[in-house]
Amino acid sequence: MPRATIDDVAARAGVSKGTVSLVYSGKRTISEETRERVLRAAADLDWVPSSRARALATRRSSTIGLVLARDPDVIATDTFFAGFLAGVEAVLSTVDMGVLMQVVPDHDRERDAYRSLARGRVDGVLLLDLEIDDARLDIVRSLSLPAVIVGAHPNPAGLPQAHVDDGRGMVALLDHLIELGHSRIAHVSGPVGYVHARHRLDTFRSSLRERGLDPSLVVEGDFTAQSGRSATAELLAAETPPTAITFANDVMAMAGLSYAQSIGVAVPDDLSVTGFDDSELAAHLTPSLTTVHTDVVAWGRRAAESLLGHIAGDDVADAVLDGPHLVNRNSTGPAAS
Amino acid sequence: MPRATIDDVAARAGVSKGTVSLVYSGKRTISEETRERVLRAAADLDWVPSSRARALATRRSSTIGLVLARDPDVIATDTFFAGFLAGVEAVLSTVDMGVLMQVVPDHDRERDAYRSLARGRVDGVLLLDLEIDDARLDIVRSLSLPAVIVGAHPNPAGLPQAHVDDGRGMVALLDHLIELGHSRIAHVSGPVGYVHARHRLDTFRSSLRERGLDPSLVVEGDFTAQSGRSATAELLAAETPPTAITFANDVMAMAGLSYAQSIGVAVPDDLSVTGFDDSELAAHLTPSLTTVHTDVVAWGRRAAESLLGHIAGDDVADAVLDGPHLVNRNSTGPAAS
DNA sequence: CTGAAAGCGCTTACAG
DNA sequence: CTGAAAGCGCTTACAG
Repeated sequence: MPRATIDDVAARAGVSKGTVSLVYSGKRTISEETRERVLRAAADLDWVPSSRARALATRRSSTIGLVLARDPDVIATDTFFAGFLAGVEAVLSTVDMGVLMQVVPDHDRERDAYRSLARGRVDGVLLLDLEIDDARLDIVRSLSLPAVIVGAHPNPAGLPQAHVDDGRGMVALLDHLIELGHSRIAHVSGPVGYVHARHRLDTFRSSLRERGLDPSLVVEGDFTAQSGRSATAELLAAETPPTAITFANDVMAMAGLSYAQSIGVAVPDDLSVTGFDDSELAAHLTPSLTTVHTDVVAWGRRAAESLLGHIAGDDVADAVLDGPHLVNRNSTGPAAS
Repeated sequence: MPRATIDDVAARAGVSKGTVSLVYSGKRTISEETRERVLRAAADLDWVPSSRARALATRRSSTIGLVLARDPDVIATDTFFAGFLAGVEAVLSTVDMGVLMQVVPDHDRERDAYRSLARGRVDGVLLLDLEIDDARLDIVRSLSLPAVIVGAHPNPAGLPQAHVDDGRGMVALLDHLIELGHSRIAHVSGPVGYVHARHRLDTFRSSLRERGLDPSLVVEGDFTAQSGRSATAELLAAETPPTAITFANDVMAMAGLSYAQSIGVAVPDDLSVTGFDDSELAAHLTPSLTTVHTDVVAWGRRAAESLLGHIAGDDVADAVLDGPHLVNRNSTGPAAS
């Protein structure tokens, strides 16, 4: 059977289709009696309003976009994403909106993806993994696509942003290590083209410098276990290796920790190790991983709220979230003397 | 400025809007000259066709749906998902389609999610994590929503399916362990309400039984590191503990392996451990994890192709993918005698 | 090869 | 409190 339309419902309820529409949108008071007749007719005909027709009439698609230009392997090890998305959905579902996701292999396809979204598929987008001089800022501007940046750093772009200051996490980690007596501390960063990775690295350097410590023990990783392992190998092969390594995510830290153990470097006795993310696994390795925790679900919620406000035309202020907070576990200990 | 519409383009090119439409859809031969005029007019006006209007006119939304009813923590540790999605997108992007994702906290919201999708937001859905007597089978049927099951098991439902036989992975693992001389082999399963977890477990039991080995060493986990750890603790506390444990995913295996080491059980000397998934981290722990690998990107591709065929009304056959294949690493070794 | 027009199924001023 | 009608911006038979 062909699906019922608003006309069928209106006819059966003996009202105009405008009235049927109003019953559902609640934009006008409808007499209780009419309301009930309409609802019954809709139920009888098993009718639900078509979101396609509604989208055209309202010029709203009730969808937001999320484009990921990352290697699936990196996304897979990313503990941030799923929780973040759950937070986003929690907000969107209250207003019956959805999120359109796209995973693209490179920046060319990324550009195409935004173009396609801007044809009216979405009402706005969330920008993740901002890069230095990110081309997407121009893209969304030229497409007049409402956008909110999901940042882990101070706002660089003049767009609304929902952010957590990763620098605070880095400082918390360094405070912790310095308190334990460490003075040769290294950092394995993420790709420094990312604003967040760069920000963690910059904070690492400036914090150490402020305290008169050597800020030069840095190796760039790419968030994969593979890179965590090789960066650790490089650092430990030095003449005077660090007594502590801070990694820019948990996965690299777990791989690095494991590598250290495999060559007979005891953690935390000979080497302290810290992660960044607080992934579920991190708590259950031996030793468990000292890291930094952020409420990513709340982050997703705030980002979604900002974007909805921005779409509605509100003047949205940057949302600043709490954290990241230190999670002190067993991979860090007093510096070997 | 208000965005240009097809009427503006038609006027500027001096043709009817039907012709403009046909230039883009390629459904009719258009003279090269007209074509160029239209394209230039569109470029001048910075026009792109509205997908909202197209969706209404064609009764197609060019979107497929994906609903995840899982704890974000579990999704986060799921190495399957990102690669799978990348495969799906690779196929969809060639036909300019997208995927609408929804993460819901429970089965009630899941039902709502499908209902909302069925209002014309998507043309079809992919069903992940099928459960025994899964309510979604009835839901999609009653909503006339084209659906394809992403399965790790023989087809239980009469819907088209793209599947990998996880049972083969389990058999490969057991063959490997038995060859190494193990005879007390345990399994830490996923939630047995899931068809795939149940299928791995059933295969585990029947395979051991066939070879005259004890199939009763089973603990149910939930795919989290926490559960891997506690299940391992339970198994190792037995009077005659197993000499090998097969875990239903890598995360539980990594946590279990780590726990064993922490109580002085050497891996693989005292205990062999296997995972399931081949996550990136698994290769970089010490010891590296013996596990089973599936090409999840290809899986995503095949699932998307099946769904597109199904939406188009084709009679799609089940897609059976290769694997899972054994990845023999260092967490397995000869049984201690 | 091209045009005129109906139609997709809603929403929303405008009138009463 | 409700109705009639225009409009959202495309696609697609139908005609020529």
